[in-house]
Amino acid sequence: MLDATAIDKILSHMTYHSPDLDSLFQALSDPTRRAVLTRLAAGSAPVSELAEPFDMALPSFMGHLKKLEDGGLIETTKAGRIRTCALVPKALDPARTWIDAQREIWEGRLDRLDDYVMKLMKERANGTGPKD
Amino acid sequence: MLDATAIDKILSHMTYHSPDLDSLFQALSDPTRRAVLTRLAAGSAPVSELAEPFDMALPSFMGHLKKLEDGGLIETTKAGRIRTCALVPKALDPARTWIDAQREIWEGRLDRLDDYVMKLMKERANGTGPKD
DNA sequence: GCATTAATTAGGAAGTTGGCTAAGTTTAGT
DNA sequence: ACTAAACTTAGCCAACTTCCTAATTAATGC
Repeated sequence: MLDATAIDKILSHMTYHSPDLDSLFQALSDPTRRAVLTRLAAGSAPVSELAEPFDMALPSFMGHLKKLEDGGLIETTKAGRIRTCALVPKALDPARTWIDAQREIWEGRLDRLDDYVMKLMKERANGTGPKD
Repeated sequence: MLDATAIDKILSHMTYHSPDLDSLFQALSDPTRRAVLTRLAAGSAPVSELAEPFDMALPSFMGHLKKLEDGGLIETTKAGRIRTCALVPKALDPARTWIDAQREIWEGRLDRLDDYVMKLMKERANGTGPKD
């Protein structure tokens, strides 16, 4: 299990060509943007209301909104002169899926390492294995 | 629930000052780095073995390893002239925790929205509520 | 000890990010 | 019609990213 072929498959299918994950994780890598997401959980809001808590010029803030939109995390619509921003509820799913998959692989590996250590310890207790 | 105070608390505790999450998500935002993580699930490996599948000069690749290390995702040790890289199994936990927390908040909000819509529909069916 | 291997250091080009100010544009209010 | 509000565009800057090549250092193998 987890031989070179399996790894290649995983690499090419899961991680290599995933512009989605790129822009998604990228969008999440900034505290201002994470704060905006949390704020939006309380409900959709116009740009200037979202921007208000941040000590930042509006164009700079708009840049963050753009990255959130690029990452698929929010959607915006303009009505009159007001642009309203809303969460895209399922947007975090790919990130979560990737992380969960990694954890499974990692833990699988570590379980086997645990088994190995246990076996070593037993052998040592019995004096049947190598001393080191 | 989820009034301004609650939101502030969430902002300041969960998202605002989290250099960990910054560098963690940052590290995850690149396909080469995600591929390295997946490869490392099959076992620790020296730098040049890790670098081999990638069409990239070694110093460039080392830059990716550095970002992974900065994000706390891998640890490296040098024995002789060989630097061995290994996963840090719990490194993804903060990312997953943050995502799960967001999902709970988001879904909480959406459940309440669902309730609201259901109520509206009932009222409309009964003719007891506003027409729009 | 000398060549080879494995990694590192130094320095640089090209593009992106994250901030700014100043000057539009479009809509809403009176 | 005129003002104010809510973005939007344009342009600039410093810092960081992501790649490179070339030169250097530090083991190892013969």
